[in-house]
Amino acid sequence: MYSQVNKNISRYVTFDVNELEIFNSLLEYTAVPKKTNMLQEGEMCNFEAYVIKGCVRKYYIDANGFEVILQFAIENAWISDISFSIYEDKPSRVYIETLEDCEFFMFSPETKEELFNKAPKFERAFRILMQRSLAVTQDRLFTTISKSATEKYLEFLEQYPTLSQRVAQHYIASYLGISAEFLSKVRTKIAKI
Amino acid sequence: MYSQVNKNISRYVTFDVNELEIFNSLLEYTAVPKKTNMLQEGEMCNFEAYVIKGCVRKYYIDANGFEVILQFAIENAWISDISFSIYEDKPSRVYIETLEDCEFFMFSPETKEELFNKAPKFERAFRILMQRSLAVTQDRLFTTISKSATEKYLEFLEQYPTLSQRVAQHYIASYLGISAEFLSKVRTKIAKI
DNA sequence: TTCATTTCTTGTCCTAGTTCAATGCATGCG
DNA sequence: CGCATGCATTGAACTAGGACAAGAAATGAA
Repeated sequence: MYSQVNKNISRYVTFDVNELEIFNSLLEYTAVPKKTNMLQEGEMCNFEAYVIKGCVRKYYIDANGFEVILQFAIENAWISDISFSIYEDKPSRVYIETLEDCEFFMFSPETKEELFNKAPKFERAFRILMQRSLAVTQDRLFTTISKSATEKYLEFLEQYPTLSQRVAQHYIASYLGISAEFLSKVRTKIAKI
Repeated sequence: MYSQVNKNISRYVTFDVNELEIFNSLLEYTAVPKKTNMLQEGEMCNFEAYVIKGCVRKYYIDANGFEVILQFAIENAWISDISFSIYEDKPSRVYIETLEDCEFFMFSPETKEELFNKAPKFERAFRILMQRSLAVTQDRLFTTISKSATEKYLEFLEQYPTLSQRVAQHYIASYLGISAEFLSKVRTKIAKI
C-alpha cells in the first residue's frame, strides 16, 4: 500500500526504513467520491494529497465565470494549493474537484509539520518536489504563450497520453487555454491528415 | 550590506544571529555589467542569485526565434533556473541576461549544500521561497489565459509600477505574451481615456 | 554634434481563435 | 424502456491580436 508513495518521495532524497515508517504513519488514507469539491475559492487549503487512485482537477474561475484548469492530477501525483494559503494566510483562489472516485494519502499542515520535526530530511524532498512543479508550470506558461492550439494539443497528447481517454474534452480545452469548440475543430483537422 | 538579504530570507523562518552569520559568510558578492548573458540554453545553471541592485530578465526562445520573458528580477528578488538543472541533470532551456549593471549575492549548488548542512533550517526557507514562486507563476498562467491584452497590461502596471519605467516596452510585451506593436496600440488606447 | 542603432508608433491587411446557435450523440437515471 | 442532461461536432459571422512595413523619436557612442 505504501510502496508507491515511498518510491515517489524517495526520488531525489534517500530515506532509511525508520524515516519511511514515520512518513507512512502520518499519511492519512482518504477515499473521496467522483465529482466532489475538495477546495473552493475563499477557503484555506488544509491538505496536501498524494493520488493513489483516480483523477482530480485544479482550476480557477475567471471574472466571466470561465474555468481555467491549472492541473490534472492522476495516480502518483501530488495535489494541493499550498501556494499562498498556509504561509500568507490568504484564502485560496482555486478549486479542486475529483473527476473520478479517488483514493488519497493526505497530509494536513499540522501533520506535515510533525513530519518535518520528526524527520527533517523530508523538508528537502518537499522542496525538490516544489521545484519540479515550478519547472513544469514555467514550461506550460511558455507553451501557452508561444504555441498554436494544434501544437499545444499534440504536445498534450504526448505528455499525458492516458489523460485524453479519461477526462472530457472540454476540460482539456480549458487546460490548453482554448475554447471547447475550437479544440473539436483542431481534432477533426488532425484526424484528416 | 547584508541587512536586506537577511530580511528577505527571514520572511517566513526566523534565524538566530549565528545562522545568519553562516548564511552571509557563504554568499558570494558579484558585480555583472549591463547586457551580460549569465545563462544560455543548453548550459547548466550553476548559480542562484539575490539581486542587490539592478535588473535581470529570464526568457525562453521559441521555435521561430521569438523571445518569451518568464521573469524580471529587480532589487531583493531571487533569480535562477534551478527548475530542472541541478536535480535532473538536464541542461537549461532558458536564458538569463542583465538589463542594467547589477550586483548580486550568489550561491553555487555546492555552497548551497554547505549552507543546508551547516544550518538545516535554510532548507525550509528555500522551500517556502519556492512555493511562493510557484504561486506567482500559477497566477500568471491564469492571467495569460483568461485576460485581454489591455487587462494584462494594466495589471502589470499595478503589480510592477517601477518596472515599466526601467525596461523597454517590447520586453514588457514579451512578458505579457503579446506583440510589441499591439502593446503600443493598447497604450495609446488607454491614454485616450 | 553627428550619425547609427534601437525603440516606439501608426496604418493596412490578415488569420487564429471566439461566440453563438443548431444538431447529433452518449450516458446515466427513474 | 424512455427521457433528460451533458458532451462533441459543425457552420457562419465576428474580433482580438499578429505580421509587415514605414516613419518618428529616443538613446548612445565617437
